[in-house]
Amino acid sequence: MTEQHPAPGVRGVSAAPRSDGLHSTKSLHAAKDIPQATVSRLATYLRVLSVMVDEGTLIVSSEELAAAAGVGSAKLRKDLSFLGPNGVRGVGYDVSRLRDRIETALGLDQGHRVVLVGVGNLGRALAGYGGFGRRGFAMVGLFDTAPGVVGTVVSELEVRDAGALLAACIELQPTIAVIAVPDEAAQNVCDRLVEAGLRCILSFTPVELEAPDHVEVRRVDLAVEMQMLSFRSARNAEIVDAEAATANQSRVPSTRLGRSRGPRSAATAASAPAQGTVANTTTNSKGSVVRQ
Amino acid sequence: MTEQHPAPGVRGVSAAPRSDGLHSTKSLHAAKDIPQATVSRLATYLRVLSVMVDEGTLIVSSEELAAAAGVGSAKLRKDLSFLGPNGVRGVGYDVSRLRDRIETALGLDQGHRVVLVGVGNLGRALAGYGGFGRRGFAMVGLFDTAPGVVGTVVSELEVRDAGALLAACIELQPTIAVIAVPDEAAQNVCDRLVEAGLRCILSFTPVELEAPDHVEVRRVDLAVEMQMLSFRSARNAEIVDAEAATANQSRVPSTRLGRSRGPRSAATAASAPAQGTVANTTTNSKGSVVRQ
DNA sequence: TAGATTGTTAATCGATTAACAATC
DNA sequence: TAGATTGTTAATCGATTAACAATC
Repeated sequence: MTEQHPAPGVRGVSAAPRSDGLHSTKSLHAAKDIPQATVSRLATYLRVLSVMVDEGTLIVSSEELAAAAGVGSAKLRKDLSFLGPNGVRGVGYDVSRLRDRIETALGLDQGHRVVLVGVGNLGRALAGYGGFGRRGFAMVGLFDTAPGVVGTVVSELEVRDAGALLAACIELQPTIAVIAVPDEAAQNVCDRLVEAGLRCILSFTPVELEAPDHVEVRRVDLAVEMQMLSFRSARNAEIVDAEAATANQSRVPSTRLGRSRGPRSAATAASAPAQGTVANTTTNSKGSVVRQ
Repeated sequence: MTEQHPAPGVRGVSAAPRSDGLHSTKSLHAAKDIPQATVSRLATYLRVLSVMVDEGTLIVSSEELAAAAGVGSAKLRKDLSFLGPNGVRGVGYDVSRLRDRIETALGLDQGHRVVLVGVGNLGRALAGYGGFGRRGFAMVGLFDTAPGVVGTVVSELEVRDAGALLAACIELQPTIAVIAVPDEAAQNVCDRLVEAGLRCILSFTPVELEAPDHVEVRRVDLAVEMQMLSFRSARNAEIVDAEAATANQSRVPSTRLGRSRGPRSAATAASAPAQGTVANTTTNSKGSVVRQ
């Protein structure tokens, strides 16, 4: 790693030699005040940059990288500025260097060892999910309680008895645990993972898990994602409805069936396929291969 | 449904008879300005309320509901206020009524018909995920391209050929589509779903999908969730490190191994099990059954 | 030097929070 | 009426955005 700047200075214990007096308070752990929203986007930039590295791209401007990541360039530069100076003015960013920088900032450069508890449908999918391995997360242990599952091999790992979680964690030294058990069992599993010394837990159960402050629990609720989509679809249907009501007021008063059932029927009507609005969307499709 | 108030007035096309002059601009589609963050939390409240209905709870205060959902009561009341008045001052909220109210606001009261494209590991897990059905999402169609998969039965549905997507959508009338295909195929699948008239798409591929404005695409990137955990763990390790460096300055200068490899080794050290910090977490666990 | 692009500023926008008036 | 709790306000906090000075 060739260092252009004296020291990146965002991480590391010793006070960074920043020329300006900014961030002087709490200077010891500046990484703390990177906003969550920024961290999430950094992960996205990282993925895009990895693709660029593979393609052999050497330099990228904030404009290009932002476009590829689907954000504005101002936001991108602001996000990157939390990591200290990363680019060269008038030139752009060194792709591979910036990737490494973000990787380090996210704590990914050492890799992570992941244990997964709950080898049901979802657990199996997660265990076999290539996206993890590709991004530095190694599955090192699978656990379940069902006798029919314990002992079987899933994604090249033998499923262990969840009762042996604590002992296994001492052996496996995981840095992250994933919970994919039924709702009722989740809190108990969480407690035992905390006992075993885990500090990072990703839960796929909708229940809010209680854990000590020093343990970070993230929850992914797949149904919530769908419900947010549902809201947008209902909202859109309503707007379409409202516009139709005002714009076409003089023409056909109500072209839709089931209006008597109230505005709710709009949601169903809005999803009707293949008329008018659909036609001009096909022109929008651009080939069958993914392009950034 | 017994209506206490003359009309909820947040949805619906006709102007709502609000006594105050608020939201008078753009009054036609007030639902538009419910913040995303609020929508997401509404989904959480809905889940908690459903549990309460099942338990036979009739009335709940903002304080209680907020606690159960893991948010502050002020935030909860603010969130609910976007739906219009829902409670009774001095009393609280009618649990079942509030649940229905949120369900309607999220557009869930009519249910949703979901098609899923890509019946690999993840697709299978999603197809069999009970959390969807339990919350009003019905899987109505599974699609794949692999000859070995097409025709097989997964979660009580026969997998169809993805080539017949458009025709099938006319028949199935889905309101939501889920994409769980390999990255390279995602954009193509997305284009064809748009062609088929879908307006709500949930994608599990990390690639940013292009779609017309009237189509809502949500992306769930499982690796990003892990990466955010990773960041927090690295940050925590760093803080622990920094505190140790300042507090124990006069004592042992460096108690950890591998310090020569730079601050990054802190992440590994922080995950070491079972000493000091672990002891007081076991007292925190409260029985083995999930309790809200 | 001229051209280009970063890193940073300051203004805007939006979300959170605490406090309280309204009112059951 | 007195007690309780909602719905709303206004202040605070944080994130986004556009513009530009710094500088390669």
